[in-house]
Amino acid sequence: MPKQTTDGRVLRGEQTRQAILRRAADIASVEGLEGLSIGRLATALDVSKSGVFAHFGSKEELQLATIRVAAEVFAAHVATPGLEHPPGALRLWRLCDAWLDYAQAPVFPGGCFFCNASAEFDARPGRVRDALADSLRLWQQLLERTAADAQQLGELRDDVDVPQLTFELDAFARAANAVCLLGDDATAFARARRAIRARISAELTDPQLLPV
Amino acid sequence: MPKQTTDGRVLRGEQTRQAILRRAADIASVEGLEGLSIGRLATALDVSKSGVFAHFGSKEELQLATIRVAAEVFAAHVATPGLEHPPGALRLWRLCDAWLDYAQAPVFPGGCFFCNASAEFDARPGRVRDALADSLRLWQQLLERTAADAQQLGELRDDVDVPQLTFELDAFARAANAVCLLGDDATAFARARRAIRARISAELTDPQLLPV
DNA sequence: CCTACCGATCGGTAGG
DNA sequence: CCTACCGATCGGTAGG
Repeated sequence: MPKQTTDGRVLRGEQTRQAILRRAADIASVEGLEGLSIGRLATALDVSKSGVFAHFGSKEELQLATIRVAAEVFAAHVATPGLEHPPGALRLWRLCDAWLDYAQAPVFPGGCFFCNASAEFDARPGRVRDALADSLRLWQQLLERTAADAQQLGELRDDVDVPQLTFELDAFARAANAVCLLGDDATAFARARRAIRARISAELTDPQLLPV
Repeated sequence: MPKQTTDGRVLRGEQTRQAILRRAADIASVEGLEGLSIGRLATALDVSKSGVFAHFGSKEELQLATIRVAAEVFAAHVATPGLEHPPGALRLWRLCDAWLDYAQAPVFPGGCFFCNASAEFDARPGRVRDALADSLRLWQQLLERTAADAQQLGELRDDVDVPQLTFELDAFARAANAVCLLGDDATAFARARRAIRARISAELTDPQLLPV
């Protein structure tokens, strides 16, 4: 824990670090977490290579720190807005809808950061893969918890298989990101929204619970 | 068009080339098409770097040739077995099921080659991205044509939105590949199979058309 | 945070 | 197909 300085050097260092990582996440969403090189990142930020390197100590630490910042961006754009709604089926829909907004914007220039990095590292054991697997688990748990709450409130049928339902909702969202990016098909997000609404609606105890 | 030689040099050259590319596709499914380096590929095949390089002339040509071979492998494992069944709803199911078998095997050690390469290049303009976009289009057209045939035969309801249906089936398959690889969750393929069966079944004019 | 540097590896070439 | 080599860039280090 560094002592408080009067000239704000610690604070400035932290701001620089955050600026580096936000840019790193943008680059990685397009070029991949491995394609993200320290030299190119330094050039993009107009600082020296060692000026970037000194903040992290190794490329793997840079990759791990980039994942943490991307997770904060994801939380701010998807999880937090979703959780502003009260528990229930509508919150489940809003959460999925926020994910689609995040990917469609796109918040990261290469589309969903985690879709990209996960495909890159899912067959390469190591700390980067482990961190991405943790992120996936958190997202799945958020979706499942949200659906389970809606079920407990009586808004989703008792016989709904919650992990199966959330697997399917997540699948529609992922596919929209992938098809829109590679297929140059902007209708993919509309298809995903329609599919998610229909899938949730089919399990509602009261068909009026989702707004038009 | 090279003249026929008596010592089989042309034939042997072609076999070597195919062996290089099959290995290249395996490596790329794990390390990515950019992470696939000519030097590492040569070491893995126990030949010199220029021995590999001479077959392709540039890394981009190697990447494009690797995509073509991966497409042949995909066709042999998914499209061809699927098309052995007569047109109809059962063929649509068999095609999706063959895709899941291909990803689950896995035929490529890093899971579906195209899921991996597409995520890597979908935000990077160029010939590699174009080739992958063509592959996606072919797969979508195969799925849509198969579903449209089933509809024309009266096995799927007249009011089915075919591109919407096939978007959803494809989404389940992609998600199974991704979740199984990163989440270490073998149930993902079972979930995808259940989702695909249910989605097709919901649109059948005769509920008996899919076997148990 | 900088300059200057390290060995390793990259894609690609020359010449045979 | 090989050896030998090119300039560029990689991750990382030394010293300030």
